[in-house]
Amino acid sequence: MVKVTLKDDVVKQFKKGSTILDVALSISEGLARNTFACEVNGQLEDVRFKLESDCKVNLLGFDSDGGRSAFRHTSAHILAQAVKRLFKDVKLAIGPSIEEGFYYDFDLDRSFTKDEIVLIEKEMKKIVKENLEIEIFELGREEALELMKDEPYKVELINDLPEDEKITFYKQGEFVDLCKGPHLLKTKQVKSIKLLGEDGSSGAYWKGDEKNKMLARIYGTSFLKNADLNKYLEAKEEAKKRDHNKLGRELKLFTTSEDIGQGLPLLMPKGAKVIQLLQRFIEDEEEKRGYKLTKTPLMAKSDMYEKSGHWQHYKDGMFILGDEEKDKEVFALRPMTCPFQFTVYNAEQHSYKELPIRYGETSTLFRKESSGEMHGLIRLRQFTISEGHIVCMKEQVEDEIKEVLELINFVMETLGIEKDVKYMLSKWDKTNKGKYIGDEKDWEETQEMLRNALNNLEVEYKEVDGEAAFYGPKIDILFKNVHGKEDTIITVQLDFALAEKFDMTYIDKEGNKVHPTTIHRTSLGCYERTLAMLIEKYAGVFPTWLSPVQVKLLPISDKYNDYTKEVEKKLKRSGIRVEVDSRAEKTGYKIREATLEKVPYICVLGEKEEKDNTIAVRSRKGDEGTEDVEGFIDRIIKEVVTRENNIISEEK
RNA sequence: GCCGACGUGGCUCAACUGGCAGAGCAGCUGACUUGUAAUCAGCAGGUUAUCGGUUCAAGUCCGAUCGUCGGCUCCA
Repeated sequence: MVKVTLKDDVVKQFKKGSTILDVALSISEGLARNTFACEVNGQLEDVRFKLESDCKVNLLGFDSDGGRSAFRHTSAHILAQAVKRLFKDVKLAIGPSIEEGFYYDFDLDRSFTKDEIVLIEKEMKKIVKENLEIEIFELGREEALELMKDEPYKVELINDLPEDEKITFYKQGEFVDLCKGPHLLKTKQVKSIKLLGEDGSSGAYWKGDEKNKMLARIYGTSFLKNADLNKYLEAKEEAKKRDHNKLGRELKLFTTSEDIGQGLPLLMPKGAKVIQLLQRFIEDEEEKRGYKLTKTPLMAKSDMYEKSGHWQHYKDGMFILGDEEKDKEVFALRPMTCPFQFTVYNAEQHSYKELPIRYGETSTLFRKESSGEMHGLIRLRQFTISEGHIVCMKEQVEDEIKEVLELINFVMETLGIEKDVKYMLSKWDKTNKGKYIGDEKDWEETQEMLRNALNNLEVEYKEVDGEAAFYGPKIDILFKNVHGKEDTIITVQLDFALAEKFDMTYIDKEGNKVHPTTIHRTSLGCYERTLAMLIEKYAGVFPTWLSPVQVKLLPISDKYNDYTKEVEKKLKRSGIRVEVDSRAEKTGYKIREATLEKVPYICVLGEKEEKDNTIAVRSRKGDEGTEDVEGFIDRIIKEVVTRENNIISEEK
C-alpha cells in the first residue's frame, strides 16, 4: 500500500500501482471526470500515473494551469488527427497548449484556407464524438524513429531529445503522436472546441527561426462547455471594440496616411494633446527627482555609430542618409539616445562627488522595422520616448534602480495602470555565456541588485533566463493589449559595458580615472505606445486630467450662442479644455455624439439657466443636474489638480 | 522580411456569373429653435489605394507596388 496525501492534508491509502484516476474516483466520479492532470510531489504528471511510493498528490482540473493545459493539449492532438485524416501528405510539427487555447503547426507547402479550417473543425467534432480512448506508450529510440519515419519533424525532435529522456507516445484511434503529455483519457472529454482563423491558417517558422521553413499554424481553443466558449468569444469581441487602433482613429486621436508611410502615425489635435499632457507630467516629475534635461540631435554622422557599435551591429535597423561609397559624410537618424547623452556627459570632467548624474530627454527615435511588424501605435518607425540615462558608481546602482522603480511605479499609479502591468526580470543565459560581455560575477551581482530593487518595491515579478541585453540584465514592464498580446512598455537596463566603450570616466577619491556604471531607463515608455495602452485601458474614456476635451458646451438654441461664448471663455481662462458645438439643432443627437466622444462633462445651455448663471451639467458617470458656473469650474479644476496629489478622479 | 486575408466619398456599407459607381450618417447652405439614439429641404463629395495588363467593356479577371489587419521573427 502507498500513502497519498491530498489537498488539506487528507491522507488516503491505495494499492501499489493504482493510478491517479483511482485516487480521484475514490473521492467522487465527478471529480474524476474533471481531473485532467495532477502534480505528484510537485511534478506535473498524467492521470495515468502509477503510484509506487508515498507521495503528495494535487489533482488538477480545468481551473488550474496544468489541468487546462492538458485539456488543450489533447485538443491540439484532436486537431492534428483531423488534419491527418483529411490531408494525408501533411507532415506534423508541434502542437502545444497556450494561454488561451492551443495550436498545431503543419507542413503542407501552403496555408489552409478558411473553408478547409471549417472542414477540419467538423472532423474534430466527429473525433470528439467517436470518444476514442487515449493511450500512452513508451518506446526505445530506435523503435521511436522507426515509428515516426514518415514524419521528418518528429524525427528531428526525437534526435534532439537527451540520451536518457523517456520517449513517450500518445495514441487515439489511428492517430499516434510523439508527446510527453499529460493528456486526457478520452476524446469526448473535450466537449467544446473551436478553431480560430477567419482568414485561414497563419504562418510560423519551424522552431521559431526565420531561417527555417514556414509552416501552417492553426489556432484553436477549447472549454469544458459551450457556454464558456461563447463567453470567451463574446469577451474577445467586446475587447476588440476597445482596440486602440480602431478606437484611437474613431476618437480622432491619430490617423495614418499611405503617402507618409508605415509606422508613421499622425497625432491629431486630440491625440497630440494627450501626449503633451503626459510629456509635461513626466518632464516635471523627473525634474523633481533630480533629472537634468537634455535636448540632443536626431541624427549623427556614421563616425559616432561606429564608435557606439551600431554601425557594425544595428545598421539594418537604421535610416541612413547618404551613400557611404559616394559621400564624404554619411548620417543616420538615431535609433537610441544613449550615445548622445553619453557625449553630453563626456563634454565635462566629472568627480565622484557629482554622481549620480541623471539625464532625461523626451527623445524621438527612428528604427527601420521590417514592413510586417508595424502595428497601430504599438510598433512604429518613429516614436518618442521618455528616455533617460543615469551615470553612477557601482555602489550607487542598487539605490538608483530603486529610485527608478519608484518613479515608474508613481507614473503607473498616476495613469491608473499599476494593476495592469507585469514585471519581468530578464537575466542572462548561463549556458550561452559567449553571447554576453562580463563575467559570471558581474552578472550574478547585478541581477541580485535588480532583484533587491524589485523586492523593495513589493511587486510580483517573473525571472526569465536569456532575455537580457548583451551588456547587462534588465527589468521589463509589460502590458497586455486587448488581443491578449503582451508588449513591453517600460524597460530599465543595467549596463556595465558602454561606459568603457565611450570612454566615460569620473575621478574617484584617490584621483584615479574610473569608468562609471550606466542605467538606461524610461519612466513612461514610448508616448505613442503608452497612449495606445491608455486608450484600451480606459476604452477611450480618459481620466479628466488627460481628456483632450474636458467639457463640451451645447447651446440648445442659437439664441444662447453669446451666453455660451461667455461660459466658454470663463472655462478656458480657468485652464479647462472646452469645445463648443454651436449648432443648436438636434441637441439630443449632439449629446449622444458627445457621449460617444467620451467627453467627461457635457453642459447644455438654455434660457432657464441663463437667468441665474447656472448651467445643466451631465457627467459621463451618468449624474446630471444644474450647477453654478463658478462652482462647476472649481469642481473640474479640483479633479484635474488631483493628478498632482497622485489621486486620480474617482473614475479610477 | 516571411505566411495569409483585405483595400469602393470623412465613416458604415451596396453594385447578380465583367455591362452607365449607389445609399445612410457626417459636411456645407437654407428653414425650424425644439433637453437625451437622430427636425425638414437642398447642395457638394469617388480617376473604386497606385501603376500596368487582358477585354468591345474592369470596382469586379491577371500582375506589380503601396497600405491595413491576423500570425511568425524581431522589438519600446
